[in-house]
Amino acid sequence: MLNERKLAVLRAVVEDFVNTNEPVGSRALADRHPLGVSPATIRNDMVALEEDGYIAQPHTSAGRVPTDKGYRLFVDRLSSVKPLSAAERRAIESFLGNTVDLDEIVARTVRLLAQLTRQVAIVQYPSLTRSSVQHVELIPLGNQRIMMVVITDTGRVEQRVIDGLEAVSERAVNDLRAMLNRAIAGCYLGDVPDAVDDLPAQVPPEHRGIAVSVLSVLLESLVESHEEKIVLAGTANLAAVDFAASFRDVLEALEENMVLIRLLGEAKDPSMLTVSIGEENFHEGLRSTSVVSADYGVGNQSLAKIGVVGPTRMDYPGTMGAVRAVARYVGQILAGQ
Amino acid sequence: MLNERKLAVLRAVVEDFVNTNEPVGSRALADRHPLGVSPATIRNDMVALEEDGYIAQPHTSAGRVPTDKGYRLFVDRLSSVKPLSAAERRAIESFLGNTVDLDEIVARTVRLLAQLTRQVAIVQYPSLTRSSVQHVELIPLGNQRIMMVVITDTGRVEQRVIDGLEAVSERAVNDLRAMLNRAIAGCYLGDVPDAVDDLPAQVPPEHRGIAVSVLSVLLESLVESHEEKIVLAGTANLAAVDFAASFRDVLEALEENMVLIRLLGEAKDPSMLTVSIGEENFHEGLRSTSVVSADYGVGNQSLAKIGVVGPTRMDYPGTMGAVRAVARYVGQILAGQ
DNA sequence: CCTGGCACTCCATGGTCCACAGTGCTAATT
DNA sequence: AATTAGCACTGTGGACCATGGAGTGCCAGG
Repeated sequence: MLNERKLAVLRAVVEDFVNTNEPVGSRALADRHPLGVSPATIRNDMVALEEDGYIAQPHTSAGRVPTDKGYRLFVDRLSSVKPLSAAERRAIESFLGNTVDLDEIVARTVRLLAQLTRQVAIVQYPSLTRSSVQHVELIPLGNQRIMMVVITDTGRVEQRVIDGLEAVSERAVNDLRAMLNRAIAGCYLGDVPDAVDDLPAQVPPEHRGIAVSVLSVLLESLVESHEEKIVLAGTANLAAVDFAASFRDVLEALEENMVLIRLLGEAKDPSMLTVSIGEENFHEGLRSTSVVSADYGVGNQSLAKIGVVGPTRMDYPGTMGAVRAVARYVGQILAGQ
Repeated sequence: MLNERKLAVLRAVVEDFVNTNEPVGSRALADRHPLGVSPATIRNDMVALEEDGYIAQPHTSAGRVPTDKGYRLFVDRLSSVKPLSAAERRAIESFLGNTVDLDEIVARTVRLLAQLTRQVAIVQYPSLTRSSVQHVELIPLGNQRIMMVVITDTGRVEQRVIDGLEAVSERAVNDLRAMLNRAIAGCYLGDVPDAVDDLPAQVPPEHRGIAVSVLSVLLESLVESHEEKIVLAGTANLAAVDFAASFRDVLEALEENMVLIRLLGEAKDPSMLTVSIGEENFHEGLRSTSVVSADYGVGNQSLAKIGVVGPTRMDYPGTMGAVRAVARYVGQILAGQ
């Protein structure tokens, strides 16, 4: 069905439309691309492409516009990730170079990515699984409540409040804290569940209830905190785009943390670039956007994801290049710690 | 100059314009408000109001629109803060009721405020001055770096990385940590500087350099962290408004944390509602917005600020009511801890 | 299979016109 | 002196229309 030239035409349509944001016609195509055939031939190819659903006309006597299916084919088979320019690579280095604080790294990364792509950037905090416990602190808050703070060796801090406890003495908390630290300090987070398995048995019966509550919150926080924290930047870049959907919907979707998490979570191939185009997105408000996401991590251990949200008519090769480059660089920085 | 009736006319103009977003004419005013005079008289008043700069015409033969100066007068003398409806108060309670975790409180507060006002809400994390130190943790990270984590009794956690140190032994860090905790555990943050004053003298000379570095970062973090953290919600509500300024500018301004901090910082009367209207705002991009902000705190100690950003043509009484109510409620919740 | 030619379609642009909302002014009224 | 009715005047926005142009689909010839 789709011979070489038709694919070339599709590629040209996508590229031109991304550039100009206007339906592209056969003449313009023949002029700007070395297809070696006349507009009439291109027209014939376009009819075929349209029949197969890769492009569409806004109305008769307008040029063609790629459909989601067209973008999909373009991304899968017609384009390659575009390496960054030297200037862009310098920008990454000067932006992220010698940053140490985790919050700072994440904050800068997300701004950098937004700036490079001129779109909305999303960065997820690195997962905790690879970290080990440095210290657990228990803080009695009064009112039968305790705050638990877990500090990891990578410098991330998790805090949780445990409440609905029976009255609890200062002494009991101290004992429990000491015991807890003895049990799990130095532990990888993944190993914590095993490490605390027999703790309740060591606690004097009158405090066992508290110990159990604390432990259950601890375990729960280890699970949840994986993907909890997400940062966003560059929403102002949305203003430049005109969406099919009201762009209020887009903003609303981006304000929902759960949506963002799921958005990044959709990435199928770990350690690969994933692109989700238009209607492929699960969320109503994002049906006229595309999401480019990638894993980042240390070695081949994936820690979390980063991504970019933009209009379906985005510069896929360039965006993918930026996302990949930033992901790699962040991985390096985290590894250097 | 401005007799009672002219003020009433101004008030009516503001109210109608806020409702309809269309220039309001003399006839419409006479119809909808019990001013007791004819449109012609209102016209005369309007001329006076226009001469004094309180209202303006987009063009001849259009109705009048309030100027920033007009809104200012309206806010200062012609309106009163509107108490929330019972439903709204219930909403606040069910939204914030029995929330314990500080992050959770702040996150919910900002969403609540955005929802109540249908505008962009800003909430600043409570200042640390009133808190006391629960525990200080020092974590050697390797590479001559140490992470410091300060846990306060209100459950807030501050972390900082100290680097550029000479090589440092595990042992030395342990000693320093113990010493530090002995010195400042239980201290109010405001008292920390005094409490650590003579610490370096107690440290063995070979580790004094490290101790000094750690202390200086500690002191610095106490100063900075006051106003550092700010949360935003409801940007999607901006989409419904049409700004004079491109609303990309507004979004851009709101992405700058420093701008937000300064925006809230402008509040002059502590423990009072502050309104900054249009051109009064220091930031370019926010010249067509207004900011309503308030302190919140426990007792009469102000801890931080919350605020709302919206178009100059906002419902000031309603917005002010919401901001004040939420500020008070958050104060209560924090006090209950 | 490609291409030039041609008739056709639809949109975007710009012009004209008109109704409307609202004004400012004047003269009359209270 | 303040208010009001009446009236002429004026931008704006919408409706309507004509026009040019971009782009198509199709056909017939190479």
